[in-house]
Amino acid sequence: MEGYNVNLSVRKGAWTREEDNLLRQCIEIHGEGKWNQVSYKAGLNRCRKSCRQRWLNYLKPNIKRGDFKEDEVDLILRLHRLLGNRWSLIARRLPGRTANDVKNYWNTRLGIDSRMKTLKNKSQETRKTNVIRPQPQKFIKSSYYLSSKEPILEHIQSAEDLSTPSQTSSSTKNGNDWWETLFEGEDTFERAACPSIELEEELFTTFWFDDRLSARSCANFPEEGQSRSEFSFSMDLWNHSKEE
DNA sequence: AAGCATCACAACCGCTCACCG
DNA sequence: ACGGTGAGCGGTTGTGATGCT
Repeated sequence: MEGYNVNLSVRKGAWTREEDNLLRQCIEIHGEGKWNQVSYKAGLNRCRKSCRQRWLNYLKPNIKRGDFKEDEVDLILRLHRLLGNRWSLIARRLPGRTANDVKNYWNTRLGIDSRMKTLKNKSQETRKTNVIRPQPQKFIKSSYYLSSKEPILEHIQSAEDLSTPSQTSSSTKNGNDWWETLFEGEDTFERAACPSIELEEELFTTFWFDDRLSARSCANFPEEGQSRSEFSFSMDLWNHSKEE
């Protein structure tokens, strides 16, 4: 990797132990973020992207290394079917795994498997696998879902729940599955064109609503220790499906 | 043992978006 | 409204490790 180093002004290629230590120490002192300053503060001759990536993919505490377990692989497959190549979103549902890990795992193993299956299935003219994308919704200001600070669900489904969607234990609102009532009634909001819904779509509806509805990501699942209100989703992905 | 092919993964790069003045 | 900057994401590449002939 040393030969990789072409640009004399900024170091590239594999990180050394010393560099790792410098970066770790710097972030312990100053915290994450401000990546453009990290390099200078740590005394590293690396670009901000390199620093950020090294920290997020390798040095950050609690990063899980080693082979993916069966349930993790199952979850990746399910989420990929729903989200496509949105590795960061998928990785958020896999504690200790990074987007890069998931992406690499998919590209080196799962991707090949699924391509093989796709080729096999094509000859049998199987049904097209649609990436399920939620549809645009119109919220009115008085909507319960927007005005309430309380989360809609009593809890977020665990990874185990996600791996067995048909058995998910959903909390209810007024005795009904919340997603069934979510789209009912104009006093709440109007539902735009409703596509055929596959079973896994319930995963998409297992969201906490940020009162601002401003996050760019489709679904930012709250992490451990994060409050439910910090979870957010936006209409970006919704709109995206319309453009296609 | 040597050479080649393939795999796994760390790292780079380009692009997009949010934010701010 | 617009341009500059920072941050994040996904695609791609480079390289060491491993397996195979």
